[in-house]
Formats: sequence, C-alpha cells, structure tokens
Amino acid sequence: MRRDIFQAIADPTRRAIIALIAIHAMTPNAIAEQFDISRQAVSKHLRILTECELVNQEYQGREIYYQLEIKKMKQIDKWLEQFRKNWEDRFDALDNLLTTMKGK
Amino acid sequence: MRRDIFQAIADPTRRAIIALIAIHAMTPNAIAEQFDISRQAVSKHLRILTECELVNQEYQGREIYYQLEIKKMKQIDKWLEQFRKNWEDRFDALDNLLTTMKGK
DNA sequence: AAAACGTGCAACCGATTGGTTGCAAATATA
DNA sequence: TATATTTGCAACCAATCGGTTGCACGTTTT
Repeated sequence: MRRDIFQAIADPTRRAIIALIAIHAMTPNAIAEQFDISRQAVSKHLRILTECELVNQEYQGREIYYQLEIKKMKQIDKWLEQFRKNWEDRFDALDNLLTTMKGK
Repeated sequence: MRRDIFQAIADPTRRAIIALIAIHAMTPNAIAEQFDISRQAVSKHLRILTECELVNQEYQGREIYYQLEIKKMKQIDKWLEQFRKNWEDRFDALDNLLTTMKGK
C-alpha cells in the first residue's frame, strides 16, 4: 500500500473532510452527514487519513472524534519548497522583505 | 476523468518527473532514461501532466521538450493556505513579523 | 435486561490506475 | 530513397480505488 500524504489528498472528498476537521474535531457520523456517501465510505476515508497520520482520534464513550493533524500538512509544504523560489507570490515578497531588512 | 493537479502529484514517479523538468526542459526519451519504466509509460505520465496544464511542450524537429509550468504549482500552495495559519513555521514567523510591523 | 446508537471491518463491484507491447506517423540521417 | 530515431496512441492486464451492503462489537439509553 502506497498510502502517503500525496495520495491522501488526491481524492476531492478526502480534501473536503480534511478541510472540515481542520476547524474542529468531528465524529464519522457528523462528517458523513456533510456528504452524499455512506457513513462507511467516510470511515474508509478516515482510515486512509489515519494510516498516513493525518488525523487524531479521540475516543469519547462510543463516539470517536477525528481531528486534523495539521503539522502533517507541512510535509506537502516542504515538497513545494523546491519550486517556491521560482514563482513570485506573497512568500517571495516576504522573503525579499526579510532579505532587505537583513541587509540594512 | 478527474485529472486535477492533486491527482497529478499523487504518483511518486510523476512527482519525480516534475522535479526533473522543473530544472530544465527534457525530452520523453531523456526522462525515461532516469526511470525503470518504459518510454511509453513516461509518455502516459506526461500526457496526464499536460492535461492538467502542469507542463509546456516545445517542439524542436522530431523532439519534444517538456518543461514544468511552475506557476501551476501555486494551485497547491493556494489550497494549503487555509491550513497554514495553524502551523508554526517560517511562514508564520514572517506573518507575525509583518503584523508587528503593520502595528507600529 | 433489552433496545438503540456509533463505529469499524469484510466482502463485493465497477471504474480507474500504472504498467506493458505493438504499431503508425513524422523527422532526421545514410 | 531507404533506414533509423523520436514520439504518441491503442489495446491489453493485474492491482488499486471509491463506493456499496451486511454484520459484529462496544456503549448508551430506556
């Protein structure tokens, strides 16, 4: 099983789930209500997210609250790093600013 | 066919190709030499990358030079934006710095 | 104690993926 | 002109994906 973070975010439903639980922890049932797929399908997505350590599970009685392990997202950012120097955007702008400040 | 940028970077071979042609344009043959898969398999990857406009094609005689359309990578960065405020790293540090500067 | 609820897992299914081989077309070279 | 090179495309294949339904198990509620 490949199951790395890039494969995890490849599916649009999974990205939507990620965005949902980034705000606050949610149970599988609550998540499933937001989509047109079965609770079990959501469960499978959560399993994949769990396998690449993108989510926390917090057991609370018979409910399980899933929350995004937001630090894991940095991994994507890290990969992007190698290309970032080649596009001009707010980060470049900030980099330039810092460089300028250092120079002074 | 889904074929968005997230699906494009889901495959590790494709990520390697992206990293390769980010440096300088390459022909399919030259790219294929770097991997243990057939030239046709590389060609299929390039087709996918082309379909989501991640690469440029420059025809030169019978050769075709493929280069990364680096600006398209910003799309990933843009998606990451919504999570970035929640992790502490150099970008947060820069954000805080900017906020501080604005405040003064 | 019985019933209802929240969850994960297994089995199944059609579509997609990433690879292969073979071939045709265009360009370059002998 | 004949031959070699570079490429894309089609057909095929096994494996994986994203969904489904059914079920078992633990926790709550009645």
